Amino acid sequence: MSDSQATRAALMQAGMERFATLGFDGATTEEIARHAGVNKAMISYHFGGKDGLYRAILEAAFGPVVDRLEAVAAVEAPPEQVLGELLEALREAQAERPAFAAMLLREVLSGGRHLEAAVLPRFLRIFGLIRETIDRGVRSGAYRRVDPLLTHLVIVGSTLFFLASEPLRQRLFDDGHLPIPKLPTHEDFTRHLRDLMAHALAADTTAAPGGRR
Amino acid sequence: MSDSQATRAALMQAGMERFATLGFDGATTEEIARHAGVNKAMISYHFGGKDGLYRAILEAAFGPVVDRLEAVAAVEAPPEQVLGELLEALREAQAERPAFAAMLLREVLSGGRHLEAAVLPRFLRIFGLIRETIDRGVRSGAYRRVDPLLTHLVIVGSTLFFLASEPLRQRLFDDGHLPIPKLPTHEDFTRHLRDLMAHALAADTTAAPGGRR
DNA sequence: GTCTATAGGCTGATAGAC
DNA sequence: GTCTATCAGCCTATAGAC
Repeated sequence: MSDSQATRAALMQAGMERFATLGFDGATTEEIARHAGVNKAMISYHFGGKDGLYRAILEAAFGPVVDRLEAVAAVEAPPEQVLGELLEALREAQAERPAFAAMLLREVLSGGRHLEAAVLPRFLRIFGLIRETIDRGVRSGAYRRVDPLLTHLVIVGSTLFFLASEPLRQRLFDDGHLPIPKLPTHEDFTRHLRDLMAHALAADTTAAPGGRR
Repeated sequence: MSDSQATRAALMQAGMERFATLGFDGATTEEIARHAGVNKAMISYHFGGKDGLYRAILEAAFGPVVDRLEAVAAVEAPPEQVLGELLEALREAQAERPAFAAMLLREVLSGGRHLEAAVLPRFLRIFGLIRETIDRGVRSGAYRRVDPLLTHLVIVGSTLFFLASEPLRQRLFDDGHLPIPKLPTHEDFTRHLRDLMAHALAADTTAAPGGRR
């Protein structure tokens, strides 16, 4: 790797961590450069400024994840299995980039202000693919008749929340505020969510109140 | 109401909206004052500065909600009913203050940096009360044996995500990115989540894989 | 209590040397 | 490509008039 690429990579990695923790406005270029071990003028040189760095990070973080999810969803398989693999892909994305979920959540919170119209559709695939998988399961009869939009919001919302709340959970755990012997891992959560959803979505014969559509 | 109290109230309301949308660092005192229709020097006069305003808003927003949740949880009733009423209280909190969920989520994302040690335990009750209700349901046999911590994270995490993602959902809906005739309301979501959880937690006779503790 | 004017600090960006 | 030095703009806070 050339020095130039190493500089770019260091800035993106440091920027991702700072942006996730402090938000776009809270993170400073000086701090990002210091964490990256390079001069802060390099941000303008390589990315055209703080905004450019942020956008480059978003693209690098979300692009590969969307590709992977897209590939998983394209496989012909039962919806339960596809859904499980989609969640697994999200878990892997977080394992590779610990700032993934926090940045995604911050973008959602800000109403997608940093996302250009050209990037938005691609960004939305992360949510859309999960929604479509639920929808497929409902239409095929594998799941009971639930609202796919609301159901996918529960799945993806709780997953992002779990992943992004890890720093706080760690702090609470260290301070003894949590009455548990050890913190749950990402894998624990994903397994638990799959278990809950298997029960929640199981097509049953009893007449349930049902969704609203 | 005196003029002084009116000024304080206007600043807190405007500040809550701006802090929720832009975050603490993204919102400026000038902008908050302008939205409130008062002079920005009033922020220092009434709250001792931007930080003081933020803390006052957090206290005013979360305090009453915690009290209400505490009262709901204190009632002797079946866990399913208590859980439903807790979710209902969260929905009402959001209806009264549209910035509630976003501010709470931003605090979680930042690892609780703005929360002093004295405020933290109270803040945590929002999560703790839901966790304890699940726990009670599991121990009484009303729910099947699931991990209360992981389960409550699904419930409270997806609820906060739904509430806080409404601005983005509205934007997507307006731009035609969502394939639905109308946006789901908070009530739609809460009803849906209760339905999902009723199925997910129902004590059943079949031998399920079960949780991990 | 409220407003105007301004001070002071910090931040992002860049010119220019190497 | 990288670094140093510096600048201009913005933001918070506040002194002082009313």
